[in-house]
Amino acid sequence: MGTRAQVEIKRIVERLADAISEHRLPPGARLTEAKLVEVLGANRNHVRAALQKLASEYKVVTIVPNRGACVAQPTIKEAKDVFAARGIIERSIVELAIANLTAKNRNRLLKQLEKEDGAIKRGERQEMIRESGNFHRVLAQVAGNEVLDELLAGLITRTSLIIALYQETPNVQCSIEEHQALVDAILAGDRGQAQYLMDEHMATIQRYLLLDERPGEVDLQAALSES
Amino acid sequence: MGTRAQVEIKRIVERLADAISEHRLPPGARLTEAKLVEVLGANRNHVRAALQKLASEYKVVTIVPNRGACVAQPTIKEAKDVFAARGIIERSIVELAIANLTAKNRNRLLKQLEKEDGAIKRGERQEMIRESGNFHRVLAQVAGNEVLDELLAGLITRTSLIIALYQETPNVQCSIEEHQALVDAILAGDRGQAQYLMDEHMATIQRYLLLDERPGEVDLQAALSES
DNA sequence: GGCGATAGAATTGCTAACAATATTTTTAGC
DNA sequence: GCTAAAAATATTGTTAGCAATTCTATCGCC
Repeated sequence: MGTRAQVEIKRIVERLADAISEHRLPPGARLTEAKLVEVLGANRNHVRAALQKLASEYKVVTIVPNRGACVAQPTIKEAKDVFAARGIIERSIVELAIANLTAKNRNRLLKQLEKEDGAIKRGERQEMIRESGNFHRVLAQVAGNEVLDELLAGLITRTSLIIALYQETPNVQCSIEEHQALVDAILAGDRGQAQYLMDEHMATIQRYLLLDERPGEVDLQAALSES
Repeated sequence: MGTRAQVEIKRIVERLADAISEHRLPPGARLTEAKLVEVLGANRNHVRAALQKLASEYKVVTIVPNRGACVAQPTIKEAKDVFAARGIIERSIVELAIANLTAKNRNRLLKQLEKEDGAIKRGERQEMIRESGNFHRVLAQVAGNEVLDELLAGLITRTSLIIALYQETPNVQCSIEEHQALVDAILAGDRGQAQYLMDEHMATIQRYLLLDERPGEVDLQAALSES
């Protein structure tokens, strides 16, 4: 496909993915092609291609034939699988990052922490969400494995959507303190501690989620039979 | 997108991915839209969409604007990253598979081994390649994490392409003996041994690859200056 | 008044024709 | 005979319009 279209589709994908990640587009929100064309100032074909990609690659959009697209509502099983997969990748990224520490990489990590800190101090909620996600991307880039970085990028987006869907309190996703401690352990080269902190970090995020029961797909008969 | 188109695109993607995995389409092979339309009996739009997907999602196709698509030729860095990522995921899948062992799952693993064995005895080269890849998919399904399964599926396809590009001797990708030993360890619930065998299995595959120098991007001047 | 059917509107899905770009072949000039 | 420009061909990229489907609102009937 033409380089122009490619770039345009990527733009739309990122706009939508960001909006979903930052909880501006809630799970279940309808994504009408015509509306997106209007809002994004884009070609309908490009919008369609972007929606396809968000559905088949990132899984943050659901497309029902002849009925259009909407922001996905992952099942609890899927949510758990995503977190498990992400945990596995994050864990190995920590290990690689420690093995791959250079002066430049140390700097990148510290700079990222500063960015997050700045966002918090300024009270910019959406910037906070974005930067706390970026932290994990930076870590992946420090690790130096582009494939893992890409896989993680997808899982982070999915994670954000899951948080929007299942969080019990409207809190932010990652705490800066945990990121700080993690960087300390990485810079100190303490692999065991760093991996422990990452595991805990992932567990903390999940702890604030309601992944025990299943709200969707309720059995109406059972739910109403005793009313 | 319509369910019909979706299915059709998937069909084309799978046909092409299989052909690449099984080394019927060599790295660098041109994929002309018109030819594919003719050979696959498909609509050009569907072919285009499939090529897009193979390029952006699976990374086994390279699309040059206004020049069309061809089978990708991953760099050595990319090849190494893919193997590293796959190793990490395979390792964790082994662990999950052991934790998730049921009678049904035991059966699936044994059945898969039989299939591979049958293919070898029958001497069907392409079936051998396919089934030895399927082994890893079955293992992932036994592990029960669909997200990991999907991530692995992509990495297996990419691995196959890398093997086609960098193998020094035209051998098959996985040895049935190693699969056999791996299943034994898993069925015995021996996590340490199973993970060790999986690590070794991945290392064995890489050992037959030429990932030390870099053939692509040759410096013509240097190469020919003394001739 | 509630339920179901039918017509209209909105939305998505598909296709085919046209435009832009790259590659190959031909032709003219040296 | 070789080089380089120019036409011809082949291939990809883009768009607009039509077709199919679903949703919504109105109307008739029980």
